[in-house]
Amino acid sequence: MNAADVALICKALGDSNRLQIVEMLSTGEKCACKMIDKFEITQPTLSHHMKILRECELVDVRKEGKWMHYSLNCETLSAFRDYINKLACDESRKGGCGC
Amino acid sequence: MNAADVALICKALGDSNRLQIVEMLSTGEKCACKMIDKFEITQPTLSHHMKILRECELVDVRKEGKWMHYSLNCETLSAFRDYINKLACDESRKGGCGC
DNA sequence: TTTATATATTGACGTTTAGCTATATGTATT
DNA sequence: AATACATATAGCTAAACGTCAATATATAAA
Repeated sequence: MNAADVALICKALGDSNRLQIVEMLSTGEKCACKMIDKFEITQPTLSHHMKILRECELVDVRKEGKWMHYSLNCETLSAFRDYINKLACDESRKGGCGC
Repeated sequence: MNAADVALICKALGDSNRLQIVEMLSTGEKCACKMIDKFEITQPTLSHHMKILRECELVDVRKEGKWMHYSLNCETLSAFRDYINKLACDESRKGGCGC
């Protein structure tokens, strides 16, 4: 996963509603019809958010009759986590004596 | 760290330039005057990006004379990582028999 | 005290975004 | 075939965003 992919995922997670959607999906696959109840947004807006989450491949869809079931894409989530976890933070490298 | 904080950090990392800045800082503290050379943006734009990264507390500043030294905020980065790492992805919970 | 340098702020701009309403599409039921 | 329901798309609007040029602020050097 390269920086552009990561930026895209971050942009997707940068919206509070979408972050909450991802959290909700983190507890397992959900039908759009159930998800809509939890948010104060209209159906088209939810659909729009799901499209963005699918486009960055953070979310998968499974169609069952007229229902859409969304779930987290484990592979993408895992690659994203790896990338974030590699961002090192070395306190000792800060300059200045501080003494 | 709550969802709003995480969304703010993600929004900050959702811009390619800012993500690259964070990557650069991941190798240690940097002076703004050095950072500007690595990007094709003007000085005011860099300053603007740094302000956003500071506002979500992902980045710290240290002033030394007329130079500003930026570094990652270990505490925030760590809390952010924890949050992302808690996002579970359980492939088995997806519905459908698939068999 | 003047000049040079590093950074921040202001104000303007074109673009992107989240949200809505209205409508279209697809699927199941009657 | 007609109806009902779930979801997607289109088109719009207001707000937010990334960028820049111009200018202000702060510090160091001459």
